[in-house]
Amino acid sequence: MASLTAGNRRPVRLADIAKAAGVSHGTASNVFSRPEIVREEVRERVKAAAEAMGYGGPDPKGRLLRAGKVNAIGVATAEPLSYFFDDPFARVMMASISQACDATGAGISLVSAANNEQLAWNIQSALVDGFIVFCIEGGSRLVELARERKLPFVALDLDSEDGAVAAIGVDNIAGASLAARHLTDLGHRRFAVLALPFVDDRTGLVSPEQVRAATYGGTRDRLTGYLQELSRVGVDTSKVPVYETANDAATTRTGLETIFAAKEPPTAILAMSDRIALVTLEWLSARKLNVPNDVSVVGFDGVPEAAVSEPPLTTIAQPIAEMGRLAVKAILESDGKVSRQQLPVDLIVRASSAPPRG
Amino acid sequence: MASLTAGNRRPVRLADIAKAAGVSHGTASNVFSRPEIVREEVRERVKAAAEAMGYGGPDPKGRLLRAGKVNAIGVATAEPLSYFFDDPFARVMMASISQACDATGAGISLVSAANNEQLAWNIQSALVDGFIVFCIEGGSRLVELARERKLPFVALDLDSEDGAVAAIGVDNIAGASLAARHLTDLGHRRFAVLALPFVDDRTGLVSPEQVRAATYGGTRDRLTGYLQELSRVGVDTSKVPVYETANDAATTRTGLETIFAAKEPPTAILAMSDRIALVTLEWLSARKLNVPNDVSVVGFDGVPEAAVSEPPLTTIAQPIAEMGRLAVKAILESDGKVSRQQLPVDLIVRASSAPPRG
DNA sequence: AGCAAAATTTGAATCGATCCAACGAAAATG
DNA sequence: CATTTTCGTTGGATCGATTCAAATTTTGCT
Repeated sequence: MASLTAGNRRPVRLADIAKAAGVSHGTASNVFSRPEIVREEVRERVKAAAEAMGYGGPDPKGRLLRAGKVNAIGVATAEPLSYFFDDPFARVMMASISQACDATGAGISLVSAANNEQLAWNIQSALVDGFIVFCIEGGSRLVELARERKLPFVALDLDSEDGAVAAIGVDNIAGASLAARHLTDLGHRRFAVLALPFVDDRTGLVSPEQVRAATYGGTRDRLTGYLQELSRVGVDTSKVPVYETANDAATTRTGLETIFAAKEPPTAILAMSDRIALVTLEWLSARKLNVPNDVSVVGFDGVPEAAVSEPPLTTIAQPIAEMGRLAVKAILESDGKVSRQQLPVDLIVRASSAPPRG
Repeated sequence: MASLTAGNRRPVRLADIAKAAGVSHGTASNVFSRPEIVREEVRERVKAAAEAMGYGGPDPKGRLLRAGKVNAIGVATAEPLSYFFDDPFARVMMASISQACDATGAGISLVSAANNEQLAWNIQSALVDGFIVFCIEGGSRLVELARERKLPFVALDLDSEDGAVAAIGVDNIAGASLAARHLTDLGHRRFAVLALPFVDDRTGLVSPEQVRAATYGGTRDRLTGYLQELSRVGVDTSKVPVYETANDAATTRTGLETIFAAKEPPTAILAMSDRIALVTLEWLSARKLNVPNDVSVVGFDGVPEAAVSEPPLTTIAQPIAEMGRLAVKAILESDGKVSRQQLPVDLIVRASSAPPRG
């Protein structure tokens, strides 16, 4: 009881217990992986030896090399690891990825890193059968890294033009258009856009040229969808402020300050993510601006929090569960060919949007 | 451009490109792991060969065996994988574990499984340097499984008497006592307890004998803390209903139905988790019972949601971030000795508790 | 040129298992 | 009793890399 065998190291291998039990390593291996084919008497002897020597079962490290398959999929992002548990969209997506993995018995490895170098190393050394890549900031670099591993991988939400990478995303143009249409139908004509990043590490009002040079096609597409619809009803889109946030609370608030500093503040805000929209609701409420009477807000994503916010958020719902399922399927049943799928989105009307005053 | 090499399989190994480049595999290995020690001309030649043959870099599977360390920690639970992203407590804990891992560059593998057999296999074959075990339902079995791997591991929130397992938890008795004390100080004398599971797969009112036979010591300790304080002020604890939930919405609601069916319903509810407490707030509000005027509610855990509920929840905050950090540290710096740490908790008074009516 | 020191490269050994063809012994069959 | 089957066991080959002592080539110096 006082001194257990598990002192500090565990140099006890299968071969050791085979020797101790007086059998070949082949037989010892069988005792663990196919017990039914070894004679009971031998089996018990080997197991006893294993027990006595403090053997923890065949080391997966060894088994892995032979087996080839890890039976785990890697989920990668260029954000810190805690992004998976903090960000509402990521959480819902992860929950649906989890379900798909549970169903097939696959495990999940979280791969990420703050700095570039570490990220590269982590991706290169991840023990996985494939990657699902979250394309937020730094998405392109991440995709490049993942691609270099030559493992199956899909990018989530990537609207790159690069046809050589498999991707699962939504129809951003149609979705954004739907959001804008909802507001124009209500009668709004004064808008502001709170955008996701167009490129890395920049925030602030963006110009059309900057939009054209966007790294993130998804962001650009959403903007295209918004502006398409706005110009359809005659809004001068060159006057619509487009503020690029980092999809976090701080930059969103700065954006709102900027937008509402104008002489003619908008009556409707198009937010490219629910996260941005929810921060906006808070900010407006703190400013004593009533939503939806003073300002209407429409989000994008359809995270659960949007249903219980104050007021509940009108938003464009992505089929997150479906996307997760498809992504896992794409990895596990990878046939080597890249496929790009675009899923439809839904407008969910809640209480954060109404006709403008007057 | 049309036909890339990466057809379907990747039988291209380091040895292949070594041969192609006309160097030994030792040198080829160096090109990737210690490029600075190989002559530039050779380095370029090998890299070119790798590129030409579609080599994705040294396979971690091979490297792993030699290196010994995986550089990842496994987080295990007997719940489905999505538990990590759904449960508020788990999420906060995971966020703090993530941060600790990020800081040290370690990865995270999520290990879980719905059924028993699959769980055992997943734990046995997890490629990790150690486990952090979430002890909710099925905790004891899980701990047993993890222990068999003979890897460093810590149990979170486990109050087993088994001194041979490392555990990080809070002082449940003191915390519960604090919660009850807060309510008795306010003048409450009629209580009900909504408990976490005492054993697996059972819900309903529990008797003292059932409490004594609890599998989950943590649940029992919290109850002990509650009752200690209640009897101190003269409450007949044998009359206090203790309803065992499964820590989910459905069983909590059933518990509430049961509790409020009594002729003298409680004026204060002691909930053993914030999740239970939050569901309780909703249920009471749907029943038109005002919190805190008609009923006071005190939770346990201190998840972020508790701060923004309606009304904000009075609760016992666990130092979740600290626990996560300690758990990761225990795994990564494991010295083979098991340590059991008990952290202090804090009472956070918010708007869900007030003196009883009259 | 000659020789020691420094810089590179080599190839065998190792990490910890699984797989499988071949083999020996026991059981079934003629 | 000889011959086939069946069953269990053996040990070498393999998975894909890294490591390191020894061998080889280069460089530096007189």
